[in-house]
Amino acid sequence: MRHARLPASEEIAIEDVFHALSDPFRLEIVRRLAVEGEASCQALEGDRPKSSVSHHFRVLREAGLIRTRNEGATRMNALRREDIDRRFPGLLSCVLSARNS
Amino acid sequence: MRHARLPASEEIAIEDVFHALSDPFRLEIVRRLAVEGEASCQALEGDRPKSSVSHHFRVLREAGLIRTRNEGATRMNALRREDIDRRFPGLLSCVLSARNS
DNA sequence: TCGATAGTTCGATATTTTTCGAACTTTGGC
DNA sequence: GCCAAAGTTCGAAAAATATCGAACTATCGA
Repeated sequence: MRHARLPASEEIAIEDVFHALSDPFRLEIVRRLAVEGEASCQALEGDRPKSSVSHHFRVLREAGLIRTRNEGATRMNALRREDIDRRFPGLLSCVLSARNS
Repeated sequence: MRHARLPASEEIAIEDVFHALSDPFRLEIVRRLAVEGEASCQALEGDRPKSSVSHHFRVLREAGLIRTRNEGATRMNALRREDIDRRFPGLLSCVLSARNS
């Protein structure tokens, strides 16, 4: 398996973060990871085909928002809280507390 | 001139805001408006054709980030600071203090 | 009234994203 | 070794965005 490019904390670009969060499904993933701590891709997929789910996780990973670790045959995803907070203080807490309507 | 749809503060959707800010040119516009207070479209265009500039201002307007007021033949644009702060506390200050590298 | 200036709108093309099936990889269990 | 489970990758097609010229609108000044 080729290794996914994970930007270092200082390399996280705010445009990429914004783009990643502009999709409702990805935003939902981020919010759930914030609550659940870690989760497999499958645990968060909402009836979507796995290639689509994989695509969205990749966007989040490449933007620097999540980290993925292998646990046997499954991958556990987690928010990169400290990294994001260090790079963009306040952003995550704003995203997580923002409510619709 | 048809009236541009401006979402009310409570109607501002975070996905739309993120999408609007995911473009480097639009992000730059927001940052400059934060510093300059008000500016015409032309003052912020960077050699782009005016139809493109107009498009980007429209995306910002429809996302709820800026407000445009007519002043004679020109339009003055301003950040909707209070509205954004009320709707998503911390977001704007995070955007404005985030620096590249 | 005639320009000139500042934007907007329209339409067409180009670029980027999204979506999803099929084939492939990796790991664990039998 | 073989099979199932969990993802990834590839490729193609669909959808959304961006770009830009041309025509149009509104306002100010001479």
